[in-house]
Amino acid sequence: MSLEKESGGQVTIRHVAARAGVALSSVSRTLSGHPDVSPAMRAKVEEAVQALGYEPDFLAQSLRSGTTRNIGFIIRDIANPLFALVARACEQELRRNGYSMILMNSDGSVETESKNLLLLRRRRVDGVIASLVAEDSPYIKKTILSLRRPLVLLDRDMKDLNASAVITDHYSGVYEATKHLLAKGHTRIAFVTGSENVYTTRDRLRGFRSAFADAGVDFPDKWMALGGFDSEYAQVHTRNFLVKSPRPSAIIAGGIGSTAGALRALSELEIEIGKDIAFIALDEWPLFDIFRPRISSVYRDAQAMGVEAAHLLLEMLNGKQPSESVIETKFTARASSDGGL
Amino acid sequence: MSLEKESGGQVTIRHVAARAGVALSSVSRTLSGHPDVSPAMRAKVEEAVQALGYEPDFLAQSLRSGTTRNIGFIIRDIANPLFALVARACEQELRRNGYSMILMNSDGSVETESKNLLLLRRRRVDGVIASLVAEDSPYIKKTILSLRRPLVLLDRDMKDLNASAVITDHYSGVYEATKHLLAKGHTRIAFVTGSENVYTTRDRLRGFRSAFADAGVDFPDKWMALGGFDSEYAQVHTRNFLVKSPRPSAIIAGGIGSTAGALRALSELEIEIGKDIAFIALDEWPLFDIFRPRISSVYRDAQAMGVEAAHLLLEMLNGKQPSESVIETKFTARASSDGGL
DNA sequence: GACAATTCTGCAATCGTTTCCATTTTACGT
DNA sequence: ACGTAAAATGGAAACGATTGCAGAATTGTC
Repeated sequence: MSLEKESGGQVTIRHVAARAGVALSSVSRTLSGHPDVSPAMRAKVEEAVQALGYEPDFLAQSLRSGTTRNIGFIIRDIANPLFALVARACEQELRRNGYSMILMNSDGSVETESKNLLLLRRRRVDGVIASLVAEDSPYIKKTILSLRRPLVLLDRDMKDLNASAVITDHYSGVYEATKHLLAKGHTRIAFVTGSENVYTTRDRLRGFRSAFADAGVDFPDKWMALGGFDSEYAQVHTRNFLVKSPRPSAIIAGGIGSTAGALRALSELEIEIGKDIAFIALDEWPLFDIFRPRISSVYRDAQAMGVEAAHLLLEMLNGKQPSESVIETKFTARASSDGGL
Repeated sequence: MSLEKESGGQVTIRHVAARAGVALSSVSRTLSGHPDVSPAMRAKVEEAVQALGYEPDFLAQSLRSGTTRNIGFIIRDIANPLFALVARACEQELRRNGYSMILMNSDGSVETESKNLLLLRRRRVDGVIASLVAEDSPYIKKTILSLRRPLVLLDRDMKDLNASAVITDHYSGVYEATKHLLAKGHTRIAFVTGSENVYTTRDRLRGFRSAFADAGVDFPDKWMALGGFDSEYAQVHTRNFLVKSPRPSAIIAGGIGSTAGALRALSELEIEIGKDIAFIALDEWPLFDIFRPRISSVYRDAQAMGVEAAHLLLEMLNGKQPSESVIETKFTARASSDGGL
């Protein structure tokens, strides 16, 4: 009776024990399915639990067990539709397995990202899933090494990290896309995307280069803009390419943000896609299926990425060794790049 | 020395105390800025903290203090770009104030939503921000009442909850949009959106009705489809409206999902927006600015919603009473609805 | 130099669990 | 009926921090 008033409303295992007239430890054992519990004990405890509406406190359990069943999820920007799809699938999958997701945006900043990682460590998350801003920051690398928790990287390739990774086969998709453009007679192909300090860009670029090499066409160094995944960067640089002469006859935009920026620049200059210029997007926007003209794309299944990331993490949490999972890409030619030169 | 090995790698306040040769409590006081700490003590402790790389454990602090600095964020679907913008802004704002965000999708299910809320309670979050699936579920209402934590609702109107809310003034925007269509001579206006068990729909509908009443035009009951915010629902019902005769001369799609579905149906039937039919979207998709034809819309600032939600919650956490914050809407006529009948 | 006031320090309890260990009770074979 | 093993229970020590309280060290004052 007095117990119930004391502890500020929280019903604890003490109250249950008091009400059932048994020891704390017996309640705990009953609830956690310990074999040595008599039916009588079980009945008493269950009655008390019901009556008091007791629910174990996750916090206390975490402190005691050393495991929080919390997973940190760090991405550049949840408003990026691709990341949002990954996050959704990932959260659902983790939830099904009894884990919750702590979401953090790194806002494109290595410093924020690092702070986030440190905070997650202090919060004792059981694992982390992250799409890092950059692979080449020694600062981040140091932070990650100090994490000492299972880590799954999204589309990143870093050595000596003992991390799992969901890796996209950008190479194939971009190779096909580029080959397609070259076959149509394009040689002045602009490529607007983020910087080479992430695997994503490097693998795409590899596909791009290969296609040029295989076709025996000179690589268009001057039409590379590899500075940032944000749409502003893409918009500015696409515009720059377009106002000079000669201008590219085709554009490949790498990533959600870059595609938005490039499309804005084209729209702004009233250059008609599929007619005045060919356009291919790497990664699809949700409404691409109703855009007119239809935009050629290199597609990858973001949901699958999320599910895979969750699985890889769950496996590591079960003691398995880190591993990699590869996501396919698929190039689809549509009206935006279908016309010849 | 031996201490450092014991506790499984974790550096605790014990290690710091041992290394500095002082009591646990002194370390704690030093770190939490208690006034009664001598410079000598401070120096010793700081040295030890540096040397061992000690960081206080959030979990233990939470258990002791009763506050986790964790906020639960529940929405239907993070892949909805509007929610994603809200979530991003909200997370950033919470992070700036020392809180982390636990993200949960309710997948459009009252049951999942309820489970999520209960889990958040067990996780002892300090507060919750939620866009509920439905306002009329007694089940959810009961769950919420049992939460006993500050709550901010996103665009929901529920009584007796003692919750703050970020409320959108849909009425004005939709009223203007409808007036605009009526002025162009449209009377057969279809309205495709989610169900009336959320404030969002009700307030939009109120604007819609008002505009008809003020214009003295009969309300088009037969072209109302108020069944779901998902794109599939909107696609099916938009299609149904369009294949019958007479068909609506204008469509208003309420929400991100509904807009996608309606646009898909139109695209499918090759009905040209702005020419064959007028179209207005409530809420904007990120790429709307480059869609052709330009789509008329009722816009609201999703980022502001996120920031406001965070602020309202932080205020409640500081002991203030629940309050409401209103977000404006703005109707902009564009090519999709500009032509006359 | 003695005593009071002030500043520091450390012990121990606490937050809500789980689990080891010791003790009691039960069951069973002979 | 007795001994022993197994099952059931309770007590207490963790997990890693904070904090009230009491006592120790320092300082000041006359």
